[in-house]
Amino acid sequence: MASSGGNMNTFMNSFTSNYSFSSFSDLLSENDNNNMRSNNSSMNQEKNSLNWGFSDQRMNQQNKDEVPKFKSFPPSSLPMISSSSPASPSSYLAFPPSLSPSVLLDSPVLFNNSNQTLPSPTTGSFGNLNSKEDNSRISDFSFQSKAATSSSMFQSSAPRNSLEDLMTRQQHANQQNEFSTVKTRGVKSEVAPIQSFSQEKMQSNPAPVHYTHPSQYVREQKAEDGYNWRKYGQKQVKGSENPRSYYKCTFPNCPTKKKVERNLDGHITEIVYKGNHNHPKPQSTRRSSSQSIQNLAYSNLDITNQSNAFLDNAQRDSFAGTDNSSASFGDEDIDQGSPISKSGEDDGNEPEPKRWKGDNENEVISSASRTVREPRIVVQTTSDIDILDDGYRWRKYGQKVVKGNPNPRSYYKCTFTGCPVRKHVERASHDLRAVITTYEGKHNHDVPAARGSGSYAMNKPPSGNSNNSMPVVPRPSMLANNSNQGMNFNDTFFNTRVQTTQNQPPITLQMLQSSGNSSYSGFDTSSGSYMNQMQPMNNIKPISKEEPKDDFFSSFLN
DNA sequence: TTGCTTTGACCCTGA
DNA sequence: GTCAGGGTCAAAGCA
Repeated sequence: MASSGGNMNTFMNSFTSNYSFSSFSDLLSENDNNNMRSNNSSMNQEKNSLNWGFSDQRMNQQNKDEVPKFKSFPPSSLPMISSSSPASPSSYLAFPPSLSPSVLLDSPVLFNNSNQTLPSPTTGSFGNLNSKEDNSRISDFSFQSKAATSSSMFQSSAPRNSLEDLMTRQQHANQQNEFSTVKTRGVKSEVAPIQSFSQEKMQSNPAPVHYTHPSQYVREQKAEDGYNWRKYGQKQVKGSENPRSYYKCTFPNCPTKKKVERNLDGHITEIVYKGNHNHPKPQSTRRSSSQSIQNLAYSNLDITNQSNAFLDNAQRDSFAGTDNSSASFGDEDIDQGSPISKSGEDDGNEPEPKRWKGDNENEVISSASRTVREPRIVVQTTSDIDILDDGYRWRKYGQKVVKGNPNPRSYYKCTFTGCPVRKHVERASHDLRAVITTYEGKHNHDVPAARGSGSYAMNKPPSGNSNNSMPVVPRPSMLANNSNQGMNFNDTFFNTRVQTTQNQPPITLQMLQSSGNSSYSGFDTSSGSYMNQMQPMNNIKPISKEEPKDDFFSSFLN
């Protein structure tokens, strides 16, 4: 570990000496910036598998001959450019031409195992492996081997700067020249909100890309997640000056929809996903689809298409940081507070995420801040009723900071009538990336069916398992994460879940993914195996043990 | 011709 | 029952 740490320091020193990063939002903004420019140059990127899906301004300068002509990306309303924000100390983020945040976000390297291709957080899209050549190269994707050496250093029990991790890993990978087989898409990151508010960096960009027409921005953005969306409506929502656009997935019979709210400048202020894609990413003529990669990944994991849909949800869930947590990237690596309060009250401009009426189980809300001073991303689940994580509907009924953990503990109860089950969720005090979910009681009912959606049901464990058995839906990460040596990008954002008092443990992606990185979980799971984390309850130190026995529950439950 | 966006009208739901 | 607001439809237009 020591030597690994040394390696990391070496990497970081080397890295940061050349590139400065100060916040993840900067990273993302650069991603956005890059992607915006890269959209138009995607064809070039298609030809150049090493382009990583961006054209950095530095690259532009260095390779002016290859600089895409941006005339088709007319100016003015490009969100990120219009900032009048004061330059923040973190404004100057530069990426080497070989380092793209989109890669950081999308590359399977960022997931537990480099040869696993897990979908990206918000929409289920997979990383940017281009299928044809890359399919064959997946096995050549050798970062894992190096990562295996270095991964231990990422597993420090102490919370580390996730960006630093990413940078380090990326740098490591670059040094190893092992990402060359991974090609990012020439489109925007699928984490849509990420792209919408990184203004500071854009402002400092000497070669800004402008959109003159919002619709062009929309057009570019529609492919951000790899799925094809058809806009079917736009509405001016009362009480908000921001128009809301409605999109459907164009895949036949795919129920997935999303609504995107933008401010007048075209910034995305909110994205709400509804439903699951019941199909792989479509093949695209513009870029080779990740579908084959996706299929390959699923195939390797022996995962059915059914779990594909699950994964869609699960990975959203993961990215959202289940259990009413939020993944927020601003000056803080992790948003510890209430997602609503954090996302909605930060500067008064940030809209409070809303729930897509009537279908909260499948929605993912991405609230992109318009804030200039501290751009942040919040991708979160619903707050009041959260059924994303384990299939049950939960209603938040309280929150409390308990002794020994400065992080608030979010209390939920199952909304099923007469069901006594409760759970509380909190981030581990010693590792903010770990989320501890403690269950109390047993469900006396089946997993509730989704409202108006059949897709959700298949994401749920069979009803018969609601009480005493683990869900049996094959969870990709469960199968995939068989190593504690892989890259654990997920652990940067995703929760670790430790069930403690109930026999019906929710097996979450986070949990599974983090199972390979026990130190992130904050629990003494010496092995990274899934089963070790799913060991019988009595083998796990009950979290509730830490909880002072007070009348807190009773104060809520009457 | 195809696929997409635009946009006004209609429908649904909840207060 | 009425109304307001959000969500959806579908015709028209555009590229």
